[in-house]
Amino acid sequence: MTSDADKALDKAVEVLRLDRQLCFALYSAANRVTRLYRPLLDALGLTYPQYLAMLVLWEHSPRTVGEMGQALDLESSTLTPLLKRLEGAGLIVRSRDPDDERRVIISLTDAGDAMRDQALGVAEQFFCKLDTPLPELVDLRERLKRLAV
Amino acid sequence: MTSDADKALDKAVEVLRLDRQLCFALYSAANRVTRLYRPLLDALGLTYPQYLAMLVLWEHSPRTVGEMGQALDLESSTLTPLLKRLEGAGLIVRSRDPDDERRVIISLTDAGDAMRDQALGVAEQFFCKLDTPLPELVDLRERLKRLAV
DNA sequence: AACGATTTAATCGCGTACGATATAACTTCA
DNA sequence: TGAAGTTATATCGTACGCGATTAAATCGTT
Repeated sequence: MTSDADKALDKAVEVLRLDRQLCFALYSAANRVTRLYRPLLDALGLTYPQYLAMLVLWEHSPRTVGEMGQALDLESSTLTPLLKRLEGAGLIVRSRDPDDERRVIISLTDAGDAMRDQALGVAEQFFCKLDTPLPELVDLRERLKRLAV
Repeated sequence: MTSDADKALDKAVEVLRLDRQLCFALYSAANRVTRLYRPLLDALGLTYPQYLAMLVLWEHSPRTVGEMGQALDLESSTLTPLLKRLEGAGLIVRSRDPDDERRVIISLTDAGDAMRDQALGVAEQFFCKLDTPLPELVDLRERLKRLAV
């Protein structure tokens, strides 16, 4: 016969199995994708989060730090150092908004704008590396967007 | 009329839109989930990656650093400092394998083992926070496992 | 036995993430 | 108008994540 304590332990063992955890599948997939991007982005001298920041700016520049934080769901404590590095790389310029000196405006430089074409190549190479049908990727993307919003 | 350069730009703008990027959906969802776990794990004094390491050990202890790295898909450069912190917290013990002095064996302490029950509560609270039907979560999990393996 | 190759962890440096806090600029409203 | 409240970034400390490198132990082959 099995005690209540044993049954509770069995339940814990089952529920907590790593392969049952959505959180781990997500964490692990995110790490894998970052690793997959790394060699592609090395050619541009960008890290993966820096690439995401550039995506935001290629969509629309200039943007304030706050707007970028909202788009990327990141705090200023993460963005500020990242943007300083992009500025150091000559891809963006940071300047105070004359209309509201609290705001910092991020603008693409010509070099930053020119990198867009190479980025297109990166996106295509990444798609090839994934080797997954596009509909499956689109479906996964939309499910992820809905998660924990 | 539209020039070839304009068409190429239009294509780049479309393809590179942030909301079209699986990579960003994944990155962002992973960050959100970590943030969602944080207040729950604060009660246990664990970070999110530390919680994942404990999940591995609750499944089966002792394990070598290498086995844990394989389970979690992490390098020793990530795991070693993390495990030292868990040891500092009294949840695990690190010891060299007498049969092969290269290996380091990670064992749960009684305190580490006892934390399993609280972890079960965390997993349940997280599920409530997500507020998503279980089948949807299972489906998402399996899709994530298949991605970029 | 012995020496080169391999395996296992650890160390180091860099770049995130983020909570807590600080600081400066704007807004409100008494 | 001026003090209190709010907002927009920046700074700091902690903890990852990983590539590159190192150090030690083991293995394979002769």
